Amino acid sequence: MDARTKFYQFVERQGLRHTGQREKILTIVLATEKHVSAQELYDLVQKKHKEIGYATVSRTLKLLADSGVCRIVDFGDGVHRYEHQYGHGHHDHLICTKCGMVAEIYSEELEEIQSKLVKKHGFVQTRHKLDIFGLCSKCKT
Amino acid sequence: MDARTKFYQFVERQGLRHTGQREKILTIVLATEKHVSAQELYDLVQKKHKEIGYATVSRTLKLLADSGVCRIVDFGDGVHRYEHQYGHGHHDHLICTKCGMVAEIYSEELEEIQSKLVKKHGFVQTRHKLDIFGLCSKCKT
DNA sequence: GTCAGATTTGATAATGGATATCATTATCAA
DNA sequence: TTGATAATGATATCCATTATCAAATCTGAC
Ligand SMILES: [Mn+2]
Ligand SMILES: [Mn+2]
Ligand SMILES: [Zn+2]
Ligand SMILES: [Zn+2]
Repeated sequence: MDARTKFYQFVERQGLRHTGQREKILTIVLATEKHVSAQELYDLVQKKHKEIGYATVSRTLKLLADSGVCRIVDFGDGVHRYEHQYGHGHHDHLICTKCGMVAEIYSEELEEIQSKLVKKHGFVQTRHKLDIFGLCSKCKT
Repeated sequence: MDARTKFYQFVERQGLRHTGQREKILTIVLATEKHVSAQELYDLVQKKHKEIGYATVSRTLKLLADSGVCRIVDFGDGVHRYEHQYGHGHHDHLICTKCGMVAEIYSEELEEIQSKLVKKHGFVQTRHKLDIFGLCSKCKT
């Protein structure tokens, strides 16, 4: 199912409404291959749609996260960032602390070991988050 | 080197001063085997030392983190938590989203796979953070 | 021990991102 | 078309963290 369908199915299921603002914001979110904060997305939205307010952007991002179209990413700098999941499977992040570059990483082996650890402790896992901080190849010299 | 020595060596190296408040706060931090927020630690400190203010607790926690005696732990709920490193090696966290219970996990295998991944991407790692959220054995039924 | 200069403290104000409020506008089933 | 209700946008509020600043404390030099 594509991201748009997923979002509107969620909206309908929750008794919410299809609005021009949600449509426009969703379009911009899906076109953005970055980890954006509400403010950054608001700035992007403003370029095309001057009439859309910050609060609506913020609320729509929350809705996108609740619907599963977006994921909240928190690198611990006090800002919530969002990334859409369309065409992206689960992944973790490598973050360069100098230039801010973010690389997406995935390892089946890693996921399996995590699952084993969780089971060993009698937990049922719902989600996990691995952030690795360091210097990217350009910044490390 | 014990935690106290480590802290005071840091304090001296930075040209900072040895004060009663820092001493008292450090003692309470070292006696606390939890992941405490500034507010929670302030409450603990208040029980013994009514005269110590919140700002001092907050500042001292930052200092403890800078000195390496404590580590900042952020479970994404908008509050910084701190844990002292005395007698604890590196570890990651399993967090029960129902009761808030936190289990500490460690796997050499996991760490090695992470290192490999980081190298593959040309990064130099400085730190990492793995948080696994789910339900603990008591809450999962 | 005393002193001067610098740091620290505690109360409180400021900050900033997220969320709540509320009057107005838009959506949508009937 | 219309009434009920949700959504919007401007702004206020929240809340954890950080900054401010006068008073208190620390520390090395004497
Ligand atoms: Mn990502
Ligand atoms: Mn821990
Ligand atoms: Zn970099
Ligand atoms: Zn639990």
